[in-house]
Amino acid sequence: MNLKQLSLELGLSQTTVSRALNGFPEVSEATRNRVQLAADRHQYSPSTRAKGLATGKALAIGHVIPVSTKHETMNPIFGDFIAGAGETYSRNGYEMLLSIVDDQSEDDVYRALKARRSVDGVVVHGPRMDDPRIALLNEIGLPFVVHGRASGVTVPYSWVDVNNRRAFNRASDFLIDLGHRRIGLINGLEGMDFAHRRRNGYMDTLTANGIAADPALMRSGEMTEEFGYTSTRDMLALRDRPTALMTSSMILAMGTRRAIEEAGLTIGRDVSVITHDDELSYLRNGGDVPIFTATRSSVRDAGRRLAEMLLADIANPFSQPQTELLEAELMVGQSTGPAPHL
Amino acid sequence: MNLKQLSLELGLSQTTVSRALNGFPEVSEATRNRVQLAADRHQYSPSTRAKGLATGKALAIGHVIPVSTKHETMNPIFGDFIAGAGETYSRNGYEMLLSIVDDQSEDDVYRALKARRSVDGVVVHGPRMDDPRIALLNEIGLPFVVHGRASGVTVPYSWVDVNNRRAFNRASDFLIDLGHRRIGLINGLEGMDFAHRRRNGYMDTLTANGIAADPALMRSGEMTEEFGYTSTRDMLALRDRPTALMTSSMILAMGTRRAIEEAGLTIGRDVSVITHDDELSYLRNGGDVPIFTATRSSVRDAGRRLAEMLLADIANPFSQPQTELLEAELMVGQSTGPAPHL
DNA sequence: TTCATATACGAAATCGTTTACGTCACTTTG
DNA sequence: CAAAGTGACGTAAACGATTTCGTATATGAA
Repeated sequence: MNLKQLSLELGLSQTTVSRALNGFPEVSEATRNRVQLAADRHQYSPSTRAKGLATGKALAIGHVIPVSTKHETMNPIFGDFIAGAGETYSRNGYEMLLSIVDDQSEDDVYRALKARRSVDGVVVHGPRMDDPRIALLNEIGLPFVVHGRASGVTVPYSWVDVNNRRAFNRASDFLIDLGHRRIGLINGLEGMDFAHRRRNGYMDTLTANGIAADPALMRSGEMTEEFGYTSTRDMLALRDRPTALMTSSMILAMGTRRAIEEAGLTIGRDVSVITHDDELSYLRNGGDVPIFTATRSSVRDAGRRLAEMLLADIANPFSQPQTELLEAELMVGQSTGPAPHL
Repeated sequence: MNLKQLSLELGLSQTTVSRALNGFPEVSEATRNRVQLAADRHQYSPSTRAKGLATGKALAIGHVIPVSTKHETMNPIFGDFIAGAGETYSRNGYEMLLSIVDDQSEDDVYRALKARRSVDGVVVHGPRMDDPRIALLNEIGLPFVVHGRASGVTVPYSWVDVNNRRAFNRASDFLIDLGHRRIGLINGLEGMDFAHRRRNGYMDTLTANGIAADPALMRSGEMTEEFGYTSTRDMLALRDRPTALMTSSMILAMGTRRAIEEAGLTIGRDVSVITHDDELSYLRNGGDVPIFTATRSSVRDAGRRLAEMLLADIANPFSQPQTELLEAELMVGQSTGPAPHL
């Protein structure tokens, strides 16, 4: 059923039917009801393509997900993030377009999205330091919001981020208060902005407490269970092994736990662990007392907030860039305890 | 840059330019080159919306992701699955449309996708037994392929599935050969088709070996780490505790490992574990010797295959439903060993 | 009565493509 | 040499909405 057929059946013009359905004032309540009823009965909804063509808007938001060509690793937070964003989109009549792309050809994808006019805006995932995509998107004039920030980029842009530095500040502080001096960091890939900020938070706090950062206790890589495992295993094999570890994700923490237990040590007693927890739905750090002590911030909420921000940006093209910094809460769980005397 | 402007600049009609770019024969090679060059120079690509309107195709595939309203759980395999599918789509000039939807209103989403003509076909995720969506999609005439199958549905339809029954047959057999008689099953939600098939595979093999299935050793629920943990913990607390466990996902297996270790037992010695492994990129069951003995099948491959199948279906509307059954390989790892003498 | 003003509706242009028909100048063929 | 192709390109009508102007009728004021 399309507009023409519907208007023919109602004995009205397409104009009137369109106006009735879109809530324009110049149509009587009587006919509006009549039209609405007929539309419902025939399950009419306007063709997205035609509507988009006529209005010049795509009514869609693009998400460009980079997948590292080397490891083909898909960021596990992604599912929950778009679950949050998706809610907001459908509530506002927008669709979500997904592009999975290896990080080589990412530029082309943004250009293509713009050229084909298939989206009204995009979400930038996994920003790196000095990320070139921000300049690119500004240049081609495609509205966007970044999930995270890009240190080194000086032009203003919209973003939603967790206060990573503060989170890792507090986590380090917490461990130091418990008496730990040898604290390891298992972090995301060097070059990812969040990893950089977390490291800064960690190192600053160490320095502020008179602890020299030891390169042997700092690892960064793809955030897989295996990387958590090998990193922890190697650190525990050191002569002067860490008594505490901080990891950048629950998945890493799983690997950390495996290595700790394999070494015959007990988590929370021999080795304390604090992880960042994105509150992934299938990895709840659950129960009354969380398993892991964690800096917690819901990535699904972030998705929701970011989507709202982007839609607002699009609705009002002359707005200033918006930003939102989400604070992570420190949840004390079973994985931390006073530093052991080695 | 649009077609009109481009043709104006070239001194040609829109028709000729369009034909040149779409590879029609009735245009000379000389002009075709000239057009192509100009198009590249201006980074022209046709508007998806206009193209879709003119051709009657959407050039997009919809993925409707159900999120259970109760637990808001996002299936973790989803990211890797669409990574596989996405490759195929972009290689064929298709876009991927995502709808996150609570399982209440899923019907409406399919109807809306059809009514608004925003996609040429859809992928059905997470089929349940007697899944009503298959009948619905047939009724409204939207091409689709199911990721998995729906027992109880008698009409033919296209699907790509892992041979779940066979996989769990073999896994059970393997454990029984090792001398295990008390074998637990920690499975996905009752009602999910894959869970049903896996349970059948498990039970049949037990029965065939003269082992009575014990309800106390069979659990099903959302496949979270926590569910794996609590299920294992409870089973290990039984007087007659299992010596082996089978889990339906790596995430569940993580929880299982936690419970086993918390109980002071050793995995692979006191309790054997076999899990199904979807080869998620961030959860590689890695190394030379896999950590977990596992029935392995790449969900990313499944995504690729399914996307190809769907595109083929769409290209040839009168084709018979296609099906593909992927076999899982049994990888022997460190988590299994001979049954202990209790 | 007459003119201005709402009120409720319609005709037709528009968005950017594709594509069914023409058209026109050259071969080719019988 | 006329008829029939063929090669290369153009005109204009779709596709399914929105939206800019109109227009006819009813209402109120002068």
